[in-house]
Amino acid sequence: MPAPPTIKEIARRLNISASTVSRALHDHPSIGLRTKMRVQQLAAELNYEPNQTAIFFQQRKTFTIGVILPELSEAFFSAAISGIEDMAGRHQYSVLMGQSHDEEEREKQIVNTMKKHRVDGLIISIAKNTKDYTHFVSLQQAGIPVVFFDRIPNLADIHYVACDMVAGTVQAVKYLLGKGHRVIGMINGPDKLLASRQREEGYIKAMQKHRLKYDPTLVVSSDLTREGTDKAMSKLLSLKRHPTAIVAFNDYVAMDAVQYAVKKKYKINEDLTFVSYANLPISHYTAFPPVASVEQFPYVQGQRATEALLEILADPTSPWKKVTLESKLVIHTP
Amino acid sequence: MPAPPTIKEIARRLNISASTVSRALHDHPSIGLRTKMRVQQLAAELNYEPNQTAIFFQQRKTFTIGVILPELSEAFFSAAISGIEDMAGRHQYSVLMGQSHDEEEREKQIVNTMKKHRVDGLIISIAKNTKDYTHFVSLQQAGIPVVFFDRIPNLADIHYVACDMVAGTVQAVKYLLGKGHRVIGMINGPDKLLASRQREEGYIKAMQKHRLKYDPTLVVSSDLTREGTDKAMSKLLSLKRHPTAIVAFNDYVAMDAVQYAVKKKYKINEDLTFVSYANLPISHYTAFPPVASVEQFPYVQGQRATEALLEILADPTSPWKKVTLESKLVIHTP
DNA sequence: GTAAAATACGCAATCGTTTGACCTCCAAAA
DNA sequence: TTTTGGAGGTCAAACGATTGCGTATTTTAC
Repeated sequence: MPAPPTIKEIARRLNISASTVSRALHDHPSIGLRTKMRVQQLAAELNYEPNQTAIFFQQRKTFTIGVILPELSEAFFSAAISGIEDMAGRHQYSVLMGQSHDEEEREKQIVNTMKKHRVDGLIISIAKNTKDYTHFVSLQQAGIPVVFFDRIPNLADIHYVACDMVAGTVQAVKYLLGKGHRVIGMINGPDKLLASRQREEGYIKAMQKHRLKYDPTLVVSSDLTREGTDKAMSKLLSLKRHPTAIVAFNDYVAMDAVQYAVKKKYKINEDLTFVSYANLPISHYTAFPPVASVEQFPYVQGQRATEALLEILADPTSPWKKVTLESKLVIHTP
Repeated sequence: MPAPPTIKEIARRLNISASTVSRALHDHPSIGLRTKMRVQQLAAELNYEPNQTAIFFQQRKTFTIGVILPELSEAFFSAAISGIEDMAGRHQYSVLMGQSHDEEEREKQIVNTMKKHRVDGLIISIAKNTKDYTHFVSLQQAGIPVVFFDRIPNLADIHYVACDMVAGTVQAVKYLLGKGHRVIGMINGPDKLLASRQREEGYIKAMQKHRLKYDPTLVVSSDLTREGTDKAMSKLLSLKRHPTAIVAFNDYVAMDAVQYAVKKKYKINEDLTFVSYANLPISHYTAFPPVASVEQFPYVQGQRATEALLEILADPTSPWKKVTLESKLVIHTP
């Protein structure tokens, strides 16, 4: 492990000053052609590579963006990361990763690490348990821009990229109505989630557009565990006007619900039709895949978030970015 | 964005030297208690945070490990990353991410970026298309240790962590033999993959242990596309001694194979039983999940790779780490 | 032939922190 | 009274690259 060659070393060997070497390597106009050549050749010979850590330090810029997500192994987030990394790489930025495991403490710790690393900016999807936002405020004070992503805090002045579930839900319900279903159930997620509220809003909107009255008993909520979903299903199926179609909060819920229905001897796609929200790339391999699902484009969201951040970095005076992608119903041709 | 406070600033305000401040903050014994207190208090007040970029530069160490994987959004790799990030975080290391998309060019480019970033070490799963290993050699020359992971190059002196498929395959075949199957097919992957060769080896081994003769026509290979798998299935099912059980290269192949068999009116789990290798956390939601699958523990592999790398960083003279995890058959209770 | 302008380069400071090598008291030992 | 010596600091260099400014040498213009 011989010490890597530095500009100084090149300067010494060529009997010129370090500044000349630096400028020569940058093709600065004030350096003569001869010298440029000599420098560049020697640099190539020595396999010279600029020490980025020195440059980062000197330029006060790291060309690194931090990404903090709840769980790297979840399909939704890993697709998002992929989008982030691709877009960042395309602009010569690197990506520093952290996962909060949905814990506030860990999230704060990662924010701190990222701050110390002097990342140029951050993309964050906040942890479920995070109630206190002071760590985000501290980032703002430090002048580090943050683009929130998917799970966004309830604050006014922030940049964010998210996916609006309303449109997709409207399409989903309309689709079912078009197929003749008149009693449509919904298994929603926890009420406090924005995502849940949007789903319900979409549901109501679609009903209203079709001049059907909104029956609140048809919208039940699950805590997203298998048991929660089973309970939700039992509630729905025991209604006197019981649904012939169900919109499930996500693919996991849908799969659990399907299994429950099967156990109860319902014929899927005859007695009971399912529509879901896409989390899993392969839900169509399942026994009874939903007939359609609302796609959230995590990869694209990741890209957009990165784009937004890069724009902010390029122009720090840029106004608050509030990017909303529309979810979209994808019909699964069998 | 007021310039963040520095050691110099603290020194100036307290009318002491920067070195004293530095030592005070590090609890150096040669600084008096009074001064230490004053420094630490002011530091807290000003919200002082050491500039890591300066420290990285000065210490020639970044406490960052680079991770290069083919595809961040694949379940196997995203689970691995999760393990890597967890283990790294536990040791105050950060993780710089890159995905090669299985392209040699991109891989080289990322290696270069990582080198410039002066990551302390790397964890790499090489791209499918990579034939030329010079970029890895250059890392070695630069004194940056690399732990290869899962997809390891065919080189002698390297560190690696991988999962041996032999043991799991032996178990899988034995399991099927135990269930009374005597004609067991295998849909393998491309021959050049180590993973394929290990599967075949396991298959043969299990047969030999049961004193059954190895019939090579029962082992066919797929290029892992749907069409490839269909062809493989057709080959297997048209044999005169046709198999009652099939070991599939992975869950995707298994799912395709199952769909093919269903189309051909085979009764899954009666006429034909499947065992697979786990890529997908949720394959048991599918219509006909494999009765068992060989688990590769990507999360654990990620952890192990990180552990290995950290040990190497702590002791650069450490010998070549060659960690092999054993795959293991997991039986799916229906 | 001389002034002005262009060309090609060197000097030195700077970024923030760390660290080995001094320095300066003051008290206790000789 | 002169040493020692420890406690508590200070100084300055170093890490590697960048950059504003100054300057020597050459070229051009008149």
